[in-house]
Amino acid sequence: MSSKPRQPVQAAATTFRIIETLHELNGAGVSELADELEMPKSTVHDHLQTLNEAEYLVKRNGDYHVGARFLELGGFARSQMKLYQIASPEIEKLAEETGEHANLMIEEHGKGIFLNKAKGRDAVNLDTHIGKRVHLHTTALGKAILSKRPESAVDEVIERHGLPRVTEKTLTDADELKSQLAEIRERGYAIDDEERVAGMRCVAAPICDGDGDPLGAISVSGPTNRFNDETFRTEIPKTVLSTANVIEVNMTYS
Amino acid sequence: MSSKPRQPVQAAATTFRIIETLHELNGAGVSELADELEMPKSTVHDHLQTLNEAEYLVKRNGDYHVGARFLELGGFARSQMKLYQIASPEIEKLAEETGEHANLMIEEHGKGIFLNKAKGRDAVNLDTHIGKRVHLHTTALGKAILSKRPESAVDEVIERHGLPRVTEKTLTDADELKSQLAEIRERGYAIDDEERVAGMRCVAAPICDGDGDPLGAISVSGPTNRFNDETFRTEIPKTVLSTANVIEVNMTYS
DNA sequence: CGTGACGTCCGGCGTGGCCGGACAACTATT
DNA sequence: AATAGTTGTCCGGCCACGCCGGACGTCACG
Repeated sequence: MSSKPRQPVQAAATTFRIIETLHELNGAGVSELADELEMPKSTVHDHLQTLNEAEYLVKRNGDYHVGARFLELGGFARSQMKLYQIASPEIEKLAEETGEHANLMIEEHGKGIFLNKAKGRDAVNLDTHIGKRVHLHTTALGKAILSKRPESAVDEVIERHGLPRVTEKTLTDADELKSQLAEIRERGYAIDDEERVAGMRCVAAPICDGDGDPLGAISVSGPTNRFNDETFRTEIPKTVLSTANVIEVNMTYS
Repeated sequence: MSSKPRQPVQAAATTFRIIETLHELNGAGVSELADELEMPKSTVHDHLQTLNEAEYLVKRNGDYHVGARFLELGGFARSQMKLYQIASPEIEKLAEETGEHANLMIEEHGKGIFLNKAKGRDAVNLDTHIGKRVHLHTTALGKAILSKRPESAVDEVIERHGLPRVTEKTLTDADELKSQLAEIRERGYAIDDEERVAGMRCVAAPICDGDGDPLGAISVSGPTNRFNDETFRTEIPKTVLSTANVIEVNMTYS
């Protein structure tokens, strides 16, 4: 069992629930929100008014919308901003060279978050928008990050989020995951063979700081038919690894 | 006098104060925050714990940091996202053509917010990061937006935020501002002659929807010595206006 | 081993978060 | 027009909970 969820300031939690659903609904009125959240109109209204006063929301022709204030907060911790800035141009190059999607992911609270992505000329459309949160075990990126963390941390993640199946090929066994992580540690890169999205393969490599702790991971992903065994097992990994290396060097010396 | 600030949910306001200072300090511990905010440690801790539990914050080696969750919320209302997506490539082109800075701004709560910027090869470094909030009357971008709003809206903005001086040349008189806005309406573009940053000039044009209401504005800005009268008064305006026109067309027909 | 700073957590006081309900403004339908 | 059903807003009051002082454990110093 997970430890009891200590939330001493429930009002804050409520506020964020409202903001989240407001974001999901892409703007809404008081009643619509109250209905969706199963809360009294007046309570929702109280929160909305406070947020509007604080300029975190915008009221436009009757509906409330999430404001641009969050953009500013989105430019979050500069340490991660640094990874973002250094990695982004490299991701672009990677996408250009391979013609496929290239991604940058970090870990937070045991989940993977897409920090950036670049589309190559042949890239298919995917559901990976910036900020998207996924389970670590379902992606090569996540496995690359996990491979650089101690076993205790891996156990923690499993206990907290489980290993839910999202496609037929998703890893759902803890031991199987751990043995894959050992492999990844050995060869330096991780792969994902239709484990999060059917028909998509992915190759990822971790980015570490000087202590060997993972800062994030980068990847290239594409449709199975273009990622045949040859490119999938040798060519792409080589490119990804070399790019990861460039980023690591730039991170430590600047 | 501005109307009384109705904030029915003070706890939410407190939470956001904490997040903001956390962001400014680029991560901090409980004591440091409590000191900065002049609040009891325990109160700050309560909020931090709640936010951490909700995964809006990250605790990394002792310090709390603003989490990437805000990135997701930063991809806010799709209508503005649309402007962002359509305008961004045009901004890039603008920066490339002119070699200077090109910017995209929207208005919220009577203030201007930089949605995006592009740096040309000769661009000097500026303080305009994405999400940055400025007074509308201090920038060509802001004046371009104001020029498309009714006088009552302009009065509201003035009443709410005043016309504070930020450089020697800042506009601080309401009538002067309004006569400039009339000029802008006539010729279609706005200028800023060291009114926000000494040594910097700027040319901006509004982006409007089908009803003529302003969605935002774009601009090109550069150092005074490169923006001499010739380029400043004719060349740059022409380029900016034509780009603004392209964006407007793409916004209405897609 | 002491000293100070840290993060965490408990317990209680009293304020304010929360909610039911009233009300005005607006639209649509008859 | 008048009515009926929306909507957003705003009171008033009760009792939960936000807030705070203080205690406690931990860690890094010298």
